[in-house]
Formats: sequence, C-alpha cells, structure tokens
Amino acid sequence: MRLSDLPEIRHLPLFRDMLQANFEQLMQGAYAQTFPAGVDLVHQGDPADFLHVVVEGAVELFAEWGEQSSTMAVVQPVGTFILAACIKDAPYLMSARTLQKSRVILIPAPDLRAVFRRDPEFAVSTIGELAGAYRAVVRHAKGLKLRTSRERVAAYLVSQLRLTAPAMTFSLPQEKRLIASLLGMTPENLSRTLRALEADGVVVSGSQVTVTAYDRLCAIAQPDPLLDGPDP
Amino acid sequence: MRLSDLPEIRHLPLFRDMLQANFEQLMQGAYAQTFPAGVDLVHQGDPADFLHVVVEGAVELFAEWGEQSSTMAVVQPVGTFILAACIKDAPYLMSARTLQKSRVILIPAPDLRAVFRRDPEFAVSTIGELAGAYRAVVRHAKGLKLRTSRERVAAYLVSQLRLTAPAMTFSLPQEKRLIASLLGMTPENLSRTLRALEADGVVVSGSQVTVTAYDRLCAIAQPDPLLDGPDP
DNA sequence: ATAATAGATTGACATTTATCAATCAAAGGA
DNA sequence: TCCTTTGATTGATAAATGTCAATCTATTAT
Repeated sequence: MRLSDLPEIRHLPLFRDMLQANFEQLMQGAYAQTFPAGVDLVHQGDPADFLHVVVEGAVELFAEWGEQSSTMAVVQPVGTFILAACIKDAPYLMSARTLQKSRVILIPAPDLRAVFRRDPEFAVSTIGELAGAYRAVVRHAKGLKLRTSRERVAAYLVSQLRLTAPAMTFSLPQEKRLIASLLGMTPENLSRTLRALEADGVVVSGSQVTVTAYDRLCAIAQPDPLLDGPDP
Repeated sequence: MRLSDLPEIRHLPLFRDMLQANFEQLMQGAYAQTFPAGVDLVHQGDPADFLHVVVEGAVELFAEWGEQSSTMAVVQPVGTFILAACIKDAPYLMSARTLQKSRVILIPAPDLRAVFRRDPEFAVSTIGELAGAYRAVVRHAKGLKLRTSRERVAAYLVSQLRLTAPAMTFSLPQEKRLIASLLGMTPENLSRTLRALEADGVVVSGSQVTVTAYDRLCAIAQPDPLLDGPDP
C-alpha cells in the first residue's frame, strides 16, 4: 500500500467522516495493486471478497449472460465498486475489468462489515454511498425504458457537455463500442445515430465531438435531473 | 396508527434489530393511512418527506418522462419504498400509486435520518436494506440489456412458477399491461409473445397460466440467479 | 339483465434496431 | 517505415418491436 494513496482515500465521502483509528485499521488489511489495461478484476458470480477503490485509471463494470455482454458503468478515480455485494456477503452481480493501466485498493469485505458495525459515522457514510449508487442505477434503468436510443445518445452528449462547460467540444472518454454498450445499443447503431445527429448540430470526428446547436440537441434529449443526474 | 400494524412492521428486516425505544420513537411520528385503488401516493420530483411501508394491498412504482411512463416495480406487503430518497433528502426518482386498496405507514424522513445516526443496529439494517434494493435494480437493468423481450417474458413466468412451486399453474399477480411495462415492452407485444410461447408449453387463459413444459421454458429463459434473484 | 367501460387481443403496417459482411481508418509493434 | 491488429463505418438485409385501429372479452355500474 502506497502511503500517498491514503489521503485521497481518506477524503472520499465514504471514508472522510470515520474515526482515524478505524480508518487506519481498515487500511491495515487493505492492499493496493496496479494492473495493466484489459485485466479482469472480478467476475460476476464470484464471492465478494474485497471492496475495490479505483485510485488511478478506469474500470468497466459489465454484465454477462450466455454469449451476451453489456457495459453497466465506468468507475473512475476516485470511486468505489461492488460495495453492495461486500455488505450482503453475496456473489458479485457484475464483472469488472480495467480499461487502462489502473491502480486499485482492495479492502477485505469482512473488515468493512466489522468496521461499520463499530463506527456509526462510517455506517452513515455507507448508507449515503449506497443510496447514491441505488439512485444512479434507477436513473440508468429509467433511461433505458423511457428513451429511444437516439434520445439516449443525445442525452449522453448533453451530459458530457455539462462536464466540460462552457466549452462546446469534448472528446469521448471511452471507445465508441463501450459507450454504445453502456447506452444499450450496438456500435453500428451508435455510429449511424451520431451520423444522423449531424443534422442537429453535432459534429463528430474520431473521438472529438463538437456541438453547434446545443438547444436543438436538448430538444431531442429532453434532459431531466431525474434521469441524467443532478446538475453538477 | 393502528396498534395491530406495529408487530408486523417491527418484524421487518429494516426494523427488527433496532432498540425498542428507538422503534417506538419512530412510530410516534409515523401515521398510517388506507387508500383506495388508483391513488397517487408520491410523484417523482417531489421532495422526499416520508418512508412508505406497505402493510396491505400493492403499490406500483413507475417512472415518467414526457408522455412516456414505465412501471419499475411493484411493492407488496410487507415492503418499503423510497428509502434512498429519504436518506439523501433528495427528490423521488419514481412515482407511486396504489394498485388495490392499500394500507400504508408513513414515517417522516427526518425522524428516520435522526434515528439511524443514534442506533447502530438500525444503521446496519438500513445498509442491508439499501444494498438489497441496489442489487434488485441492477438485476432489473441487466435483464433489460441482456435479454430479448421473449426471454424476459419466459424468465418472468419461470420466476412466478418458483413462487408457487411445485404447482405448474398460477395466476398473474397484476394486469397484463402492467406486467408488459415492467418487462419493458408494449401490451401488444406481451400478448403476442405469450401466444407464441404456447408452442413451448405455455397455456394462457385470461390471467391463468399453466406451464406444461417447464424445461422448454427454462431453455428459453435461461434462468440465472444473477438476473432473476436468489432461489427463494 | 343490460349497458358502459376498461383491458386484452388481433391484424396490418411502420419504425427501430440488430445482424452480417465488407471496407476503412487509426494505433501499436516488429 | 511498414505491417498487423483493432475499432469504426457503411451498406444491405433481417428481425424485433412499436403503432394504430378494430374487435373481442370481461368486469362493473346502472
């Protein structure tokens, strides 16, 4: 475990309010590891051994069923994943793989469960973290059920624009096929949809996206905090 | 608040481990109400005032966006809903309406937040409840993204069969259009899909479903605990 | 009992989305 | 630098799903 990782983790919403002694104990049992891109970190169905904290890089959470596979989320620094499985001591519902060279902290699930029973502040933080994660998946599911793929693409572009405001251009943070999977469509369909959106002021060149008619894009996406998340 | 409601609520996983004094205080501020069918209990976007506990009847959770609307879940006794919004003190992500005459206990959100800061056992129960809810939505989203509508229908029938095992017949617990919406399809599509499944040993007559070829249905549904939930 | 209503079903059709195959473009390794 | 590999795009086509309209059916209310 690298000493320089600690302050960053300590400032995460999940860990910032707990007692120093408990934080130290949690970190005692934890260890960090750096993985190259494309490494499978966990596989769905496996018993939940560790809470994962992504300190550097990016990790894809994806679901598999038979031959099918679908990206469910991308976790970026500093974020955690598979907290719920660790708490329930249940099998992971999703698999995870690194998208880039990534540094991940692994915190043993039993330690986690022991500490939030002892530290009420940590318990409260855990509640907040889980409630946030729950709401994020609900939003994702709402988007899948209520919007067409064209609307999902438009909403995705709008949400990316908000991250880079006030600039009207940005570069896609992941490969298009991953974004397509995240949005619940095929790469071909995403490609054609982006092409079609050029008629509405979207210019795509490789991974560079420029929006020349924000209002027209919004008219398609109909952004809604109950689907796309709060404004920040 | 009816006195006879209390023991049932007290035995819920969410409330069973907390201190009696805290439970009583929570119930002090709570009140119960009985609603006829078709009443809107909460509307998405409203501030989260109360945790809802369904004691009798059934409540539909649904999402709206523009003209569109989609059923996200059905809460039956004894279950709770919109815990996450109450915790986050954030707007509801879903609307709720009664499907039948229903009795609902309303627990003020501020009381809830105060109590789990004071009662570590309640905090731990809240963590467990949220983790379970999170995993349920992840499964729902996985089903939407990985299965075709035909596969979702088959999986739905298999999961209903498991509830009534070892009987091979059951009656649909809700109207077909609601089930269709829950499964992310139109009523017309559900109707045709059920009809098509007759070739695979499914007999539908009104709301009565009989399965004469369980193995063939499973071959279509490919049931998986990571999508359909644990065996019980 | 009968009418009125809401839900379910069916057919015809349009639209969306996926699939397959070919090609193109870009990035990384020898 | 060129070659190889991987991802992206495009076209042609098929399959899945939605829409609209017209029944049909069951239930509820009068």
